[in-house]
Amino acid sequence: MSLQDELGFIKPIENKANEAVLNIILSGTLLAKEGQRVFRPFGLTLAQFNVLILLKRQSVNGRINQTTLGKMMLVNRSNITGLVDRMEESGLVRRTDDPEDRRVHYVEMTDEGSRVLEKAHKVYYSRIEEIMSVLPENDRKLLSSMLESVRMQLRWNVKK
Amino acid sequence: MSLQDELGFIKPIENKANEAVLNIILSGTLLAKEGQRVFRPFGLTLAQFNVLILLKRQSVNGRINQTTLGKMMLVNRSNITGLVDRMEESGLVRRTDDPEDRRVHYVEMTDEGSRVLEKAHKVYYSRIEEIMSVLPENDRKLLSSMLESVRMQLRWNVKK
DNA sequence: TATATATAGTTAATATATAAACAATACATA
DNA sequence: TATGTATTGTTTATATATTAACTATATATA
Repeated sequence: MSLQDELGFIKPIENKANEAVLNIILSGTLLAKEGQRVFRPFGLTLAQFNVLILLKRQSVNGRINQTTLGKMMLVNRSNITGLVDRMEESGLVRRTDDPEDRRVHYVEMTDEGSRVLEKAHKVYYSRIEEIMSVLPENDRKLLSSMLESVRMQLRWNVKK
Repeated sequence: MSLQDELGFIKPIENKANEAVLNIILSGTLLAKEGQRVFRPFGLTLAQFNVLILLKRQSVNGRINQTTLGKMMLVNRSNITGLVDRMEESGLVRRTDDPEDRRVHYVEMTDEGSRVLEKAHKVYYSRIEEIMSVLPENDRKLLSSMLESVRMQLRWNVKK
């Protein structure tokens, strides 16, 4: 099924480079939407799941400060304020202070957050496994390396 | 540069399927952000550009109704209301009625919309060309077909 | 014809994202 | 030490997205 059919376009997509870009953006969007769908029954959004999994897998001493969280999630740090606010309200994480640097607020998982993550994690990973199983190991590597070179090109001449 | 380095992770990504999914979502996100960056000087957002380019390239008689626009952009139709409101306010599009079906509102480009699109279009497409030039024609096709099969798998067992 | 069902668009509540401006704090260097 | 600069988190204004509920209209069928 072509991109054209998937989107209900009545004419072909004019430009090959554009078609490739649409293909990538569309695939990312659909995978993100699938994440939202899977996490919903657990009372989590995709962004909230990402915070929890980062706290579990990428933290030092179980905590990450807000700016670092933003960098890991590729979002502006101003976004983290509200995200952590909401997660604090639903009891998934807590904020703690850094005694060495009074500007810094660390984010830590609560026991409740840990329990929810455990359940959501299992369901999500098996779903992902199911989806990606359509590509053999070799293709997955190839796909990843192609996407990586696109991202490098993206970074190459944009001095952010 | 690995995904791990790009995101500033301090440990490897645990699961191969998850790594592939992250790779796709991340690439889509970065390309979308690059779109936002490119369109900004023209007073357009990515979503607004998409409306304009759809009106130019995928319309019948230069108009598309709001529900169809939503389907083409893979967003809920409720989202289109505000998007078109804002674009109407900035003079890029107008709403017209369907005399045959009083529920339907068509969206049409204004001359101003057409002028802005023309300019933004050129800059964006040359930027995209530049980015995707990193992949030879053959790889682009391969990438697209792999992403397509992932999306088919996604659709396969989710009865929306 | 009358009634049930479907469709188009809107609204409201909520979540996520951005950029810009700000306060508090830390750091670097003259 | 004093001053300038950088960093952390927050706030505000704005844009985009979702779902659910609603109105208006169209269509299908009993």
